[in-house]
Amino acid sequence: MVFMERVRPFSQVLERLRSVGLRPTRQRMALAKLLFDGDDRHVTAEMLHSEAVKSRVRVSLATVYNTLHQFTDAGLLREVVVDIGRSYFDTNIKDHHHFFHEQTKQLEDIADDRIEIGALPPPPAGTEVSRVDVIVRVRENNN
Amino acid sequence: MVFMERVRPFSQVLERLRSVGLRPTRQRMALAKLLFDGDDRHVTAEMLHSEAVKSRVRVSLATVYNTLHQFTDAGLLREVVVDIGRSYFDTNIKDHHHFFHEQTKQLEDIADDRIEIGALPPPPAGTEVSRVDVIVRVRENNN
DNA sequence: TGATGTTTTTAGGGTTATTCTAATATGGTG
DNA sequence: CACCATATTAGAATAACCCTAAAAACATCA
Repeated sequence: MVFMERVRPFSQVLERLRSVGLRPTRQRMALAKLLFDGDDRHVTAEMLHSEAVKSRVRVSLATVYNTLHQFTDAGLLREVVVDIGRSYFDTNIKDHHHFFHEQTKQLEDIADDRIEIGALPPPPAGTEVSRVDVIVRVRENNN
Repeated sequence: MVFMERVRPFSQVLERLRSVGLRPTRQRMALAKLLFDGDDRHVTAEMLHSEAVKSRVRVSLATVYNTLHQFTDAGLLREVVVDIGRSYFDTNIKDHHHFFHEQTKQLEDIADDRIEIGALPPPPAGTEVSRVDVIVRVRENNN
């Protein structure tokens, strides 16, 4: 069962790319597999690149950046900004929020239904809400 | 009345620095006046630096960075991360949240009482909550 | 299948915000 | 006023990211 969850057949990644109109190139296929096979994850461009290199996928850092942005624009990823000088990309695109561990700089999902936001004030004139992010910043406690 | 709000006597800025154990140097006094005289504001290091230069305060960018971080550590400022590659410092240190305008990159306060967060899930084992940030991202709407 | 045009990838250089370093200046104290 | 700890500074270093222009891969069509 776990096996079925984890190992997605080639054709699923292919289909996913096709469905958003991205040509299934060798690099995009490989990066998509790293991202979407297995559990949800939060990656930076550098992390994904070094992971690709480790698993013998030949891809440049520039392409990793391009691909992450293309996937984000296509709605396959969500960009999360919680820390200066580093962008995280989240494979979980359902509505949800995050714990951010200030020391380890780890992001962790909070299921959407665990946080309720009461009535929001109306957005400033001329604008509409594009997204609401809740970041719960946590730090090591001294027990 | 407005006058009383806006123009704080020298000694108040001085006292504020003293109270957090920061030596009241010329640069820190000048930056504190720019930051805390008048209404609450959201500044980046570059913004504050060019403002200082304009008002003939001789201070280096490195010192602006140092000072902003010292003020933040002392609890006089709050750092807000909403956009990659740029840190905002907020002179409003009361609990509150933000609108972030994605096109103009402007931050705007939301009074704390305008947003209610229901029960938070417990933080991950070994950690405690240091802060909860709610960012309402808005964009121009096409009316 | 080969010609042709479009899209993708890439190396390498450029940019931007920020931090570091090591030398100089300043402020507080006896 | 002399001394010493603290601050400030210019300039270089860094880190993440983006751009450019050329080469490679891919798709289409005759």
